Amino acid sequence: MHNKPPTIKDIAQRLHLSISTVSRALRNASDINPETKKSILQLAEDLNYQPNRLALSLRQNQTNTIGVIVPNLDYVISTMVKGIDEAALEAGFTVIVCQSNESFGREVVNTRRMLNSLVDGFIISISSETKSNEHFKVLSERKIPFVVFDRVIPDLVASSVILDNEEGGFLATEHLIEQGYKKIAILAGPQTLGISNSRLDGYKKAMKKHDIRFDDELVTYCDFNQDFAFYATEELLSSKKRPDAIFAISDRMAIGAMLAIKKKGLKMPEEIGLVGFNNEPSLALFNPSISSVEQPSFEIGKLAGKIFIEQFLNNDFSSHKEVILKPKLVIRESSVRLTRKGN
Amino acid sequence: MHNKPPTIKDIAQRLHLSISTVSRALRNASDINPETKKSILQLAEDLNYQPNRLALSLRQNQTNTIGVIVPNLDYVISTMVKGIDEAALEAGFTVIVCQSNESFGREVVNTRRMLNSLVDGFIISISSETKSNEHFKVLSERKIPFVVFDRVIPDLVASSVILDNEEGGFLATEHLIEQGYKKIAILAGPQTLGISNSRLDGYKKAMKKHDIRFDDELVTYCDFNQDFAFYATEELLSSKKRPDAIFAISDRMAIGAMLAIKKKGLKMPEEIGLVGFNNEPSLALFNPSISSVEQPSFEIGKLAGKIFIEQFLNNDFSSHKEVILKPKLVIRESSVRLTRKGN
DNA sequence: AACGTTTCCGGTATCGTTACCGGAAATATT
DNA sequence: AATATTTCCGGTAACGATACCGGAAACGTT
Repeated sequence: MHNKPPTIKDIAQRLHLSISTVSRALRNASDINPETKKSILQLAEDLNYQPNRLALSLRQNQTNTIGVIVPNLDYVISTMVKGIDEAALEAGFTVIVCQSNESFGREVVNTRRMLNSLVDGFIISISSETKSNEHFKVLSERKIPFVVFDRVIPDLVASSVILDNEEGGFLATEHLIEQGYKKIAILAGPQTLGISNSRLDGYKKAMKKHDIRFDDELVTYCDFNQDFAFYATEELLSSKKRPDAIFAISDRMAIGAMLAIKKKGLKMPEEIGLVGFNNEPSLALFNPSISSVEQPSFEIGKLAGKIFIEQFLNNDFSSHKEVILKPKLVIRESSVRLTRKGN
Repeated sequence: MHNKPPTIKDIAQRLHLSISTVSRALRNASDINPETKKSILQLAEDLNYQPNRLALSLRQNQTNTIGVIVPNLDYVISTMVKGIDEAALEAGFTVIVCQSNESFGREVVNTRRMLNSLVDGFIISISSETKSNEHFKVLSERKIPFVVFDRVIPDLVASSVILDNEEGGFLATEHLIEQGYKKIAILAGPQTLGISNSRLDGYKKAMKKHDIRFDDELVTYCDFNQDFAFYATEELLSSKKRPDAIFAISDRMAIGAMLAIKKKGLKMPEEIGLVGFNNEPSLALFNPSISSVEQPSFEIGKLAGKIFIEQFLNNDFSSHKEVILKPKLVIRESSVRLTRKGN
């Protein structure tokens, strides 16, 4: 029947009231007769009235929407997005997600597009391609709030929620050392990416602590990609400095490494150890199951969401919170060579 | 410096023109002096003018945004969403994704929320909980276009893009039969879900074709969930009708089944065969690697997007396209018992 | 020269909502 | 009883854009 959704105007006409009165009734209730209010609310209910969010946003210059920009939607990030989602839902915000597909260009386009009055601000994890931060400086200039998470933007002050990646790298490496592995290689990510370097730093720190000389021939930079990791591992395994353990800074890379190891016919964990990063659920299902560094993804997302909303509601553009959460090492078969002593 | 983004009004004032003229210049260029137009476009460029999409949408009653409602963002669905994304991008549309988390309540809320002038229409895959279609009937009444994909909505006419699920079930089952498995169990999904039943139908069809009596004790309905599948399989394996093959209608369930099989100590594929559904990438990495029915997820999404956009642009609410795409069986170790004869 | 036709531009209403102001009626105060 | 104060409501102007109408100038036509 009714083709168009009811508006405040429809309600006003039906009740022979002005739209101002109806508007008041539907909002804060000040300056209005309880009786009138009741009848308005009743009719609104009957008509299934829903305020037009476009008009609202246009009028109030506020959309109650958060733009989330992520490089992809893999396991970790989609879990983080669920965290953001939850924080947003609790505060009555809507979330719009855009994948940059690890492409700088799409990141810029998406930002600009959303900026067109579609969102109140952003929660961002940059693409691995992103080196410039020009498109984000615009945000600061226009005083548009944003929070970064997971991967931070270099040289840009902003609130951030990230993992202690150095600690993650340290935990993984020290664990391998304690298991008696001597020549531990690291499959690092793209050199441009902060998380990549931090995990490498943790690796170095653990090596240093245990008086193992750092050997940069055991460091391989490659994309966050199973295939790249596969080839990189093949190369490592056939070099004369053949490592007896590999720390891959993502699970995808760990899987690639594992395939190369299997192809080579090496026994895991006896001849070679392996630790990944992120603790994707499927790792437990492999044979051998793969150890990995777990991060509190959901919490990271939820915190990022909360901080964003808090700063937005308080119009707080100056104070910058920096939250760093701790990772946890999940030990499985791929890296356990020693039988535990005692109980 | 400039705190607010420039508007058409700013341009008009700077050039001592009316906003009408500026608006015309920025749109179709009819009724305007080329010179004036040029200067307007120039200034717009300099100011980095971007039209306010809220105002535009409000005025034109059109948002150029598609609301996508999905039960979750697993591998298959997120691939489909990427397909929708691509179709949308090509046509200048934006996509908003909402997960219902397999919950009927959130599905209703999300639909209502987006309906508030946020989207021009919907592309939907229903949650497994959804039985009623009331919240979608509203769409038909209000003549809001929508296309369903993956999982269709029962008793509701609409354009749809789905997989030939019966064919998928048939392919998997016939393959197991041809491999000499005799007692083939099926881990079916929730009985409420169409895709679940279609795949079961395919299973039955294959059984019938090969003159194998259908035994409903070999049918287990359970959630799309690894744990449920694990327990269901344990039960199957310890029953006196112990099957010698399992067809799981999702890969997650297949993995659950595999864990139960390993726990029981059965050899795969010798003692028991296994086929999954969806062909998630990780299946190739298990030991043994798991066979699965692959669906053209990206194409399904892209087609759904294209059909939506086409019907929307043509204001076509009556014609309903129903596209059914064919699955493909990917055979791996988990189900191959016979050595191929010939070549 | 008087008229009709283009060409080009400005004014105004509108989309649905809220913010602000002002005013009539009802009530309270002196 | 006159005045002050609430209480409650309506009118109007925005938010940023487009659509429609109408009108002045410039041009073409007879």
